Amino acid sequence: MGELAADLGVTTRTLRHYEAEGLLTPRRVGQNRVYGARDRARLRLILRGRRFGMTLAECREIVDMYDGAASSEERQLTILLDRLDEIVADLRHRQEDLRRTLSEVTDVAEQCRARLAELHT
Amino acid sequence: MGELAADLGVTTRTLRHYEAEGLLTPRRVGQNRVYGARDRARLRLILRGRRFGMTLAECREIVDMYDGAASSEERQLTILLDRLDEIVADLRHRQEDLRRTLSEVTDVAEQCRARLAELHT
DNA sequence: GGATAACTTGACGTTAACGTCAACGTGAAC
DNA sequence: GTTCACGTTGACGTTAACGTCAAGTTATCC
Repeated sequence: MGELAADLGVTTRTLRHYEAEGLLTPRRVGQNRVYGARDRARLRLILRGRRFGMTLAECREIVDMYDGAASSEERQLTILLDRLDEIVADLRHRQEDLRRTLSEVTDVAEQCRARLAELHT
Repeated sequence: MGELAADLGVTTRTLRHYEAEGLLTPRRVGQNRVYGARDRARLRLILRGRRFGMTLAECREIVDMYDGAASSEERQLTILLDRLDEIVADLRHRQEDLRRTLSEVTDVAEQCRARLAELHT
């Protein structure tokens, strides 16, 4: 039941959309969907990624890598690792952008507080 | 000239779009746009915000606050400050989401490296 | 055994953030 | 003096990520 998955604050439509995009692959009992632990975990990762601007395509790429990392083929692992390093670099960049913005916003808030304190002297 | 502003890696269309949305307000010389230091600064802030998932509306709200923070009306300042604190909380949340994701991805990368090292023994 | 509630597929609608194309103006260059 | 590169407005197109019906199926409750 997608209802239970709506515990995570999404609609059933979202679940079907993610399934259509290949992000989730629930089992079927009859024709109803059943979400196992794996899908629930993937969903949490996806939603977390979405909150700081990752696209569904990026989310899918990352969650799929969690599966491929257990591979045994050297060639595959090397390619995967290169891509992972790119993703890490990208995430670090975003982290820095976020950090700067947060820093500036807290500065503005501080100026407001100072201004208010001044008005009360 | 929007050309100069395309130094920041955006198209002129983007600039006009931001202007239409009230994010930028370039002066006009004749009917041509001229972007001053203020607009350039705002643009950088906007683009930075966009990189970690802020919408244009959120960007506008924040950059507009930079202007309002110099206000002298206590009532205004109080409202502004409350909103700023909400924004700070939101940004911290995103920061935490990003941090967790980054942490997990680097973990996967480490597993890959370990796996590769093992294949070379 | 009929209503209700939750599931399904299918299809079209919506919003944000631009892309793209048409038609026109304009100063500089040759 | 016309070609060209860059500017303008206006309008329609596009993509992502869902929302929102419509119409039908199944399990359950009373």
